[in-house]
Amino acid sequence: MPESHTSTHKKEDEALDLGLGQRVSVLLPLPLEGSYDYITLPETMLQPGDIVTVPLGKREVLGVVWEDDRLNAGRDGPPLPESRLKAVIERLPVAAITETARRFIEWLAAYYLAPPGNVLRMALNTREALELPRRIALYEPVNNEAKLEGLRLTPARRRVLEGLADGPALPLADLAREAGVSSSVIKGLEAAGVLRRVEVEQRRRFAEPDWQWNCPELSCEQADAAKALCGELHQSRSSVTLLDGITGSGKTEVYFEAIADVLRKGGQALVLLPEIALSSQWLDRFARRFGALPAVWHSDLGQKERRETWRAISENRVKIVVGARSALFLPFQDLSLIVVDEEHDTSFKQEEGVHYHARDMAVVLGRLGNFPVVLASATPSLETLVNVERKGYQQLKLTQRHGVAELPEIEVVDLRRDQPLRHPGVPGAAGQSWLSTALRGAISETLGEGEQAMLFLNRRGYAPLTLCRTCGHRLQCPNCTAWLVEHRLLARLQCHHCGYTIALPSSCPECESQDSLAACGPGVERLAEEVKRLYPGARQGVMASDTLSGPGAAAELIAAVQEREVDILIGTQIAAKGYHFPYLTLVCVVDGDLGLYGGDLRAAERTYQLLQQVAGRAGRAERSGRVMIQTSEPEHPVMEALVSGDRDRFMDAEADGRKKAGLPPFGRLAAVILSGEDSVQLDRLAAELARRAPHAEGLEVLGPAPAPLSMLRGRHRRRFLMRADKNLAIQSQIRGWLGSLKLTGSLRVQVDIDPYSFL
DNA sequence: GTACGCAGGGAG
DNA sequence: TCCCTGCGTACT
Repeated sequence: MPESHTSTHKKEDEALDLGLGQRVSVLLPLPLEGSYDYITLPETMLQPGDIVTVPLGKREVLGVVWEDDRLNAGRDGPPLPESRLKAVIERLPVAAITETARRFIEWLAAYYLAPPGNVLRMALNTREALELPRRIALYEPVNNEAKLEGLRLTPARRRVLEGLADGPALPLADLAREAGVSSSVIKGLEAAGVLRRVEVEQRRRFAEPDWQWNCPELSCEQADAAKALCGELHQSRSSVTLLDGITGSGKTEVYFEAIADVLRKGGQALVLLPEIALSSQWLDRFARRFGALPAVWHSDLGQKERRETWRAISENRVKIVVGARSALFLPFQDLSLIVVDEEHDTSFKQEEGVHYHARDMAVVLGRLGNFPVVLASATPSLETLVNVERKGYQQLKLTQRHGVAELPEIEVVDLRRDQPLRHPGVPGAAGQSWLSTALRGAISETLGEGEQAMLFLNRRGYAPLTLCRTCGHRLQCPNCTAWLVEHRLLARLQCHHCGYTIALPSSCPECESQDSLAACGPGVERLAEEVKRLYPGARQGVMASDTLSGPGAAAELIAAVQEREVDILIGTQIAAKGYHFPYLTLVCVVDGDLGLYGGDLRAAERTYQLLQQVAGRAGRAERSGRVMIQTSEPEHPVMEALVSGDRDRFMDAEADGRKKAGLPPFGRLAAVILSGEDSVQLDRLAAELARRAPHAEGLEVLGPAPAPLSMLRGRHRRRFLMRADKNLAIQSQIRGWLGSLKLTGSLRVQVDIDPYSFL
């Protein structure tokens, strides 16, 4: 046994004799590879999961007590002797991080090659929630007949006592306002011994959803699916169920029954939604079913709401949470179900900081916590469909639309034959058109019937490119490899990657010719302009993330469409998501080819999902819908699948293509992105890494290549793309490759396991 | 993440 | 010579 080891033991004994407490591992929310060791305070017993504050250098930081030796695989030396350890400052008065959550953090960190501390930071980023809840003073009556009898009961005093008669205790200001008296009247009553001041913890009461509130009438198909989901819950073991139902088939009502079951049994459930800020319709449905709103969690929640929600969840006072991907890291005590709605949505992939896919991590969390996970979608991802076969996901199909509504008919408009005609008598760019004769006809018809039409174009702003007709100069972002997008409403040019913006110039910045800049291509704003020209009497609404100033504005526009105050809705993909517009009978996809190309392995799948989703907006309630897609390639498999409605055949063909290429989900991908301010240094690093790239059977390393966005936010970028066979541990290859790398200056290396973005 | 020490450069 | 800024490192 090495000498150092024996002496460590001796010290430990001494420490115990002196009552100094024991060594504990603490994981800190910092980008460190392992945990740090501390000494507990005398007579303090700490358990793994306890949230503590500890000294770090001159600072005091948060940390979580961890099991020994679970995180120290990367540590180089032996553990420090007790004499060099600092003492834990205090244990915070909150529930401990559960064992499931601890294993989840480790799992996620190992899979995505992130320091465990960075993952922990996502779970602890609500510092204020960890302190003792604030206390507030309330006033309540004292039951003391003697004191009451001796009291001179003025009208003001009487009003105060009546105000408190059978209600709850109230804060000073509220009580004074309610009784219409000044605060000194209340103080006087307190001095007289008739009122008492009590201090209580300020806790927001969260409404309690009631599983029996409004039980829906389910179709046979829905009832069967709901029963199957509840069956999974009763097993209390992990499972994954794909709830695969066409648009309008009532998937939400089905998984609501699983939530009802969780409520009945007293557990907690989480629903993950993409674009949570815009889901007011979802919340309405939830409230109608359960008589109360769930707790909501997303990144732009206010301080106070964050604190109260986090704390209520950790105390198991909140049962149902609906949230964006970050809700996976909330301190659930008794999580027994996760539903991932719109599971195919790529916004579940976090692309900043720790990269992770919330749908995949929901499945992992379910496995670690032994509870079922439900993935719901009308257009499931290929990953999930393949997992039905390969990993035994249960598949529940809903094939009938709820009520009487028929599925809309989807047709394709061949832009090679029906090119949009210029507006007669309008010269130059203003006369350009984006709507074919077929579309114009259908829109007129729909408006004539008094119904609504939606024009879908997945492009914000007025025009995606501005160029000079004199010298050919294209207006580009100085920080990114990207065109500046014109936003005519704001009279500005804007970069959609870094937020750079300038006023729309009147002359070309290159050759200085006046009035020579021309807008190229359409965005929703430009489309709105054409709609105004073609249908001057129609009321239009534009729905894009930047035309809506916030969730409130979105809800307002949605309400206006529902109330038939809008005839033509022009929208980007946020208009495609799950909204229910009963009078919308025509959906026009202005550019069906947008998104089909550009080196993304999921381009076809994604376009199919998006267009199918948009199509689902047409014709609900009693009206049948019509969907028209403008495309230059009607024979493309995506278009054929949309027209024929044969999703399975399309996905099978997609699967075939990916299988042949060894791409996900049949192989693994990882992107390694190098970035830096100095392109020479960056290329040197790229060359160095290329030389040291790992070689293995079933592994390919492509690159380095300039990233498609070869400059982003002022930083140059180079990419490697690794492809590996399914059974190869790509993580350990990357660790071996980049593990010993020392970076200097502004150089950064970012690893993206299972990338969804290839920019 | 953040506090601190060290190196380099400009003003006094 | 002093001080400010910027980067690199250590933090148990």
